[in-house]
Amino acid sequence: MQPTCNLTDFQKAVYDAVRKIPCGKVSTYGDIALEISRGTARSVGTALAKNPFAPEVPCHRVVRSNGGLGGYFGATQGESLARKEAILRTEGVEFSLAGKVAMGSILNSADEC
DNA sequence: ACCGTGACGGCGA
DNA sequence: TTCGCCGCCACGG
Repeated sequence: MQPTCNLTDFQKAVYDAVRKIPCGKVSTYGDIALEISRGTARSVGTALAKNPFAPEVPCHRVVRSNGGLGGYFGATQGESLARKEAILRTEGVEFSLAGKVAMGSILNSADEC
């Protein structure tokens, strides 16, 4: 019978992991993959790209391992990315350069939003 | 069942 | 430091 919506266990695992990300902190695609022990950054990115729970899952708290913003709403660049950066700043995440998240903000800021 | 694509990551030049 | 290439896993057609 219909086990989950139209999502696979992998997808749910990714969304669940992202949803666990505390406010004021960010995680990386590779870290999510390791967290769920399923797939790699590629698969995680593909999964989030289809994220049906945009506002439910803080996908904007997920950035690249090199500190890049990554993507937002299926876009790797554009206004969406600027929005992502703005949201992260609002969350309390520190930015080093334009489009670059401070490494200290990656699961280590311990801010309470 | 097979191939191509994709919000990535790490290494080499 | 910046640019480019290959490898990785999961999903849709």
